[in-house]
Amino acid sequence: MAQSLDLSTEQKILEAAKKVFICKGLDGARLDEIATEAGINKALLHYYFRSKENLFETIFDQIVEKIVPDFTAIVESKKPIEEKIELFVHRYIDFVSENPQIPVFMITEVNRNPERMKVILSHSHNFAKMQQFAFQMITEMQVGRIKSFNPLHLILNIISLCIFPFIAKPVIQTILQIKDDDLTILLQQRKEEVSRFLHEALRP
Amino acid sequence: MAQSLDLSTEQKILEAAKKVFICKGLDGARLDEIATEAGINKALLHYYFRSKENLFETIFDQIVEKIVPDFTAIVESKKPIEEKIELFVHRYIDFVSENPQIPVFMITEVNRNPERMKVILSHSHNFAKMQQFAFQMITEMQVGRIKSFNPLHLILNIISLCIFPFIAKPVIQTILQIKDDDLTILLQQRKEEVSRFLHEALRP
DNA sequence: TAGATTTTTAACTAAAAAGTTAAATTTATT
DNA sequence: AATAAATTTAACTTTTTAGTTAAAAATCTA
Repeated sequence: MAQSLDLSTEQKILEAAKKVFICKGLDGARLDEIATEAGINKALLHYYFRSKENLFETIFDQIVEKIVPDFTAIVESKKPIEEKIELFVHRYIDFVSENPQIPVFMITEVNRNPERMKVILSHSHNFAKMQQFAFQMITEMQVGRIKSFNPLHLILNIISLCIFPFIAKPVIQTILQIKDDDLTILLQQRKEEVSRFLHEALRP
Repeated sequence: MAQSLDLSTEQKILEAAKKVFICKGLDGARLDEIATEAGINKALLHYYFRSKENLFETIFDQIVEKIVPDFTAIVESKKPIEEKIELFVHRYIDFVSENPQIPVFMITEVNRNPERMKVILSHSHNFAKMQQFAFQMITEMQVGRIKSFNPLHLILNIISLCIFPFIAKPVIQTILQIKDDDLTILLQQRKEEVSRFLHEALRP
């Protein structure tokens, strides 16, 4: 009967926990709030997951899965590096648009407890892809198709341009004094803006 | 006798509180830890600041002062925009190098309670400077001295490139599998890398 | 329907932390 | 020395929260 554990309840708990943990962080989250959010009670929460830490780690690992993007499709295509970068920028900004709280969550929790990052090491598959990505950069730099840069810094630049404005959203919103919808539009524009910016920087 | 309040004790408390709050966040910080860190006890802490929230706000406002950079010297010089950008990049990366935990702290706390950002609005002086900065950008774009970009996005890009890699430090460290000192060197290199990158992107 | 599983109810405990206080002690001031 | 201010000590209360439990009720399953 182990298999027929009602997954929909476990799923409800996980969804609720994800929502609350992402919003309040590990320290700020309350088990009662998670239970209420899931439409159940604390006793049942204890019945499924033994502890807060246990529940958190389950959530955290799930989120890591999502934030390390799947490079495969992009890297394995035969496109020139500039097109791949543009594709990556579009995909990644789409991802953070749809999951705007995830980057802040990751940064906060990893900073508070860097040990958690060890999970990410199991994703060696993606790091291999990233290296392929870097190799192609170097090759095209040598051939003169794009400007020469340290590929490590180039990758940092690309990711910085994609993610940071979403992380700093409340700060930007206050400084620019604009409303939520307008900021969303501004951030959406970044798919084109960042693509063009990178294109200009890389032109030989 | 109100004036002769021993400021050095108040200062010790503020220093300790800054350290603990930056490291643990508002939720994670413990008053006992702050007291111990300051070399005093909780009762004295209560004698100087009435509550945790009170102490936190004092610290938070102090930190906001630091993170909004003083544009005056840079903006008011008669240099071309590219030199000003380079100057800004160097100064800002130096700042985050010396205060590596501040960006994460700000982002975490502002995200958890966006109301806090209202303090920043008192810094209208710097926003005026930023607008001057943007105007000069536009002027030089029109004259064709630098490539045309939406100045809002250009400013976002500059700040993203400066700050993000410092924010994502533990993630980068894990992924690249390098030790602390080497990462510090890598991040220091960014003063030159980011400057050059922006220079290439802006060349007409 | 009988038995197993899931879920609720309604407590409870234990621990941690913030906030408070009064009295004693030390230190500075005059 | 006398007074005022700063600081410590050592307790205390209150609040919050995680974790636990037992028994009843509801639901599912064979």
